[in-house]
Amino acid sequence: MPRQYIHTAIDFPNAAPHMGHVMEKVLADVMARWFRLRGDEVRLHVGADENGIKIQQTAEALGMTPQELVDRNSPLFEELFRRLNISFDYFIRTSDPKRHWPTVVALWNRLKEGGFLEKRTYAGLYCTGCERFVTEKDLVDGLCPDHRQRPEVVKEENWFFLLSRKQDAMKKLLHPKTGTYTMVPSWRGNEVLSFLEGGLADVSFSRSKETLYWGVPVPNEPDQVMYVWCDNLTSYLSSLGFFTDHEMREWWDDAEITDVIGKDIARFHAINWPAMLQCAGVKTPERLLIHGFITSDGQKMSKTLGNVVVPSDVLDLYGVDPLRFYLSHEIPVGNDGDFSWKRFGELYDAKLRNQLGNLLNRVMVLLKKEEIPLAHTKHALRHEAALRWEDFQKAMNAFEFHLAIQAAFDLSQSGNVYIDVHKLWAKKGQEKAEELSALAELLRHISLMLLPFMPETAQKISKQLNVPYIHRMLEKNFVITDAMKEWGSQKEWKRVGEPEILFAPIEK
RNA sequence: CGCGGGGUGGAGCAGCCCGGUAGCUCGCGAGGCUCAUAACCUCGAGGUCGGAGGUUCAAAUCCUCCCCCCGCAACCA
Repeated sequence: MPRQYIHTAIDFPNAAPHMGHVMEKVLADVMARWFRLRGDEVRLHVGADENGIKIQQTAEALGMTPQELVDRNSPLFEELFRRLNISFDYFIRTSDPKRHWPTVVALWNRLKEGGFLEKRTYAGLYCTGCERFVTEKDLVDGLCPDHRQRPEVVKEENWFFLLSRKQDAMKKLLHPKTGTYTMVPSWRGNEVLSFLEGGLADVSFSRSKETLYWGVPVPNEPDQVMYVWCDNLTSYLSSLGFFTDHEMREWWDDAEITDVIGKDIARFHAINWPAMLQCAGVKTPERLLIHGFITSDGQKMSKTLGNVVVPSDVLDLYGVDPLRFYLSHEIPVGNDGDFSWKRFGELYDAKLRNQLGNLLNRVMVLLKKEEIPLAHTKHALRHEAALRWEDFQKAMNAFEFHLAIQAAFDLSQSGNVYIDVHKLWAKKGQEKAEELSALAELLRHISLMLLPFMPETAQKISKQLNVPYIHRMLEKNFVITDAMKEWGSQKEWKRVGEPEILFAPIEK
């Protein structure tokens, strides 16, 4: 049985979670659920990136300690992900000195022993007002915008990771044809590849404690703290307890590894991370799934524009599955996407209510009115179902999730057309029983396809239909077997349950 | 300057890799149905597929150049 280790980027908890965080987790979860449903063994990890200067500063501005800040914010992420039914197995926090730090320290030592770390002088612009290093980009007319003073050039001793040595190895690893680390979608990978052509520079791996105190201490160097990319990326190992006595090594060494991350950090995950792993003698991941960014009504979400969409507002109004549906259906993997309340409402009505919900309801009511028992036959619709299963699986395995969910909705469209064309409400006796049973069977297939995307909805549909495996559907070891995909395979399925409105109209 | 993405009927998007009746959702018009969450179904109006060249029997789809929008541009998560 294939083993899959999927992890998302870990989130930066200096503020509350936003829609971009949600999209990434839903994407990873759809993937994880699909792998489980096809029979793979899966672990999904998420987490919070709690160290760094920004956390330090945000905390200071709020008059609290960094620990207090992350203890307040990280649970917001974890709670939101639970509410979204993200089926994660572990939530790693990088301020956790027991779980995270030992792995990071061990990795550091390996890199150092391998000769991949080197102490150098780092020269940077330092603003005494901010008490931190600033970049050219932060400056306005060469001055710090906050303190209106010219930053001074300050030099300090830092550790550097000799990434430049790994240029050829990374080219080989990421080669679209012969490399073992695949970037999905491939056009996102092109950006990384062209960057790689430009040559790699060594990267700063530590800062002086005066600059950065909130982070993992460098072993045996009390005045140095690890810099973000050393500590952050390693969370993917520490969440498995790597290099400790409780490591779950099989989930790395004997697993297919997928990183689910955003386009902004693709480079670090495609290059820095595997380079670090190779230097430390650890296997590199198999797949990098790169998603785009999400806008709000076509514009970048920003507080000044006042167009920030708070995920919990959407959940409060529409519930979990409509949001999962929107993100999966509207935004092809890799593309930038847009969140629009208008579009959301339209889609909710057109697809979820009118197409899917209404189909279920009309079939259920027709069956229930006369208490018609199910009579499974080889029906004309079974070809349609078989074709859509092919589309569905092909799309799912290629991570073209928006096409897969479309296959499920194509089936419900076919169901609605069939009822109309054949005027099923006017049929009588055995014929009516057989025709309506076919529609129920169609809905059973639809519900299975929806399982990775809208688990609760899939279960609700199946519950109304009263399919035999209903109680196992949401369990992690539930597998969609070939038999389940076969038309009329559920011989012991004789009666449907009670009709219920699947998606109610929403008052706006 | 460079790199990546985008420019398709009123709106939002898919199709482009593997050329061959331009598709989807919403909106609009007409008709049908009445089992259903005023839901469903059918038909229709509406596009010189950013511009100009080129390849081809044939280009939204391949090649070249140009214009416009967005992001990145190296340590910033």
